[in-house]
Amino acid sequence: MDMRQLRYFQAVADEGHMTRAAAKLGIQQPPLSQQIKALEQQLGLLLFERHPKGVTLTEAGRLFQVESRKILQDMASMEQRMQRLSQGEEGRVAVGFTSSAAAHRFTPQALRECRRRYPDITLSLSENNAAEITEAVLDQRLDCGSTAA
Amino acid sequence: MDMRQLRYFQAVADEGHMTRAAAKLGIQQPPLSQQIKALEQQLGLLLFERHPKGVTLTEAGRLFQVESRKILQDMASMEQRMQRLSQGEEGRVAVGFTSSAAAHRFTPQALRECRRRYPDITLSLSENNAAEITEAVLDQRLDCGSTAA
DNA sequence: TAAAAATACTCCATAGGTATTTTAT
DNA sequence: ATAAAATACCTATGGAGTATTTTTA
Repeated sequence: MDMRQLRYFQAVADEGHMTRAAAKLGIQQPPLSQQIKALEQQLGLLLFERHPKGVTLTEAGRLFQVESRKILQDMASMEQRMQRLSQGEEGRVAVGFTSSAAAHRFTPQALRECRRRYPDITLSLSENNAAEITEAVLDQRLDCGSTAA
Repeated sequence: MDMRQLRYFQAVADEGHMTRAAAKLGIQQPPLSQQIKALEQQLGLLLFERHPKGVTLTEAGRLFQVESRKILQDMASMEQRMQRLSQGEEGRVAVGFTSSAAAHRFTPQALRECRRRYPDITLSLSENNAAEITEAVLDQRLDCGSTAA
């Protein structure tokens, strides 16, 4: 079973019409018919009843529709989430700072600004001396600059 | 994004080793490396860190693992459910019976036996005269024999 | 009889295989 | 130096296209 088969099935179920569904999918009617047939054979049951002016879901088809829609949605939301992660709009940024007075004065509003612009970025803060921060960066326990710059 | 890519990713994540994962999947190491690389490029981020004795998940990879495992499980359970449906171990059977004394004497234990053997079959009962039952069968509102025979 | 779907075939994109090179400790 | 992954290249399976036939109300 394949994501493509689920997308194709969903299109046919939505349209109730192989030819229109094929057009919507940007392919021709014969390969769509073939994929639907292959899917039905793999499942060992019919998903659609064929009528002279289109197709309708069988009882098994209606069950399959419910399940497959959920999987397609989950897949889409995962893709979207990974997209946000790759764009640096979501994720975790570790920030180290020294105990100097300057840091305490300037970081709070910088962090607030960061939170405002990138609400899905988790900030991990740690206070260290300069040597420890350098070491942490080299060990990659501490991000050296955000990817969401 | 494709089910195959999810299966391949999951195998590599489980094994922590491309070559062993490839063997487990029944393919060779190079095409597996290619698929993983293609997946990473599609997502625009790295899922694995490469080490001289294997690979480990990146932070993004761990997130992807959680999501993709769920999708793979949902897909598997859907396949299993459709399998049961095609085997006639699950589904709905409509049974019509006439008001004759014989029917009332014999059907109850037959139905109990059916329930015992096929607990996931839903029985829809309706009492009609013979003509109505015939009509219902012809209209396919009433199943004529169970597929779970 | 007139639509829509199913077949029969052809072509091509790409998944997978083989041989080799590169990488990282 | 060694084990594992990456790259280069080739092969072949099967997804998609075109033309045609079959189905069904």
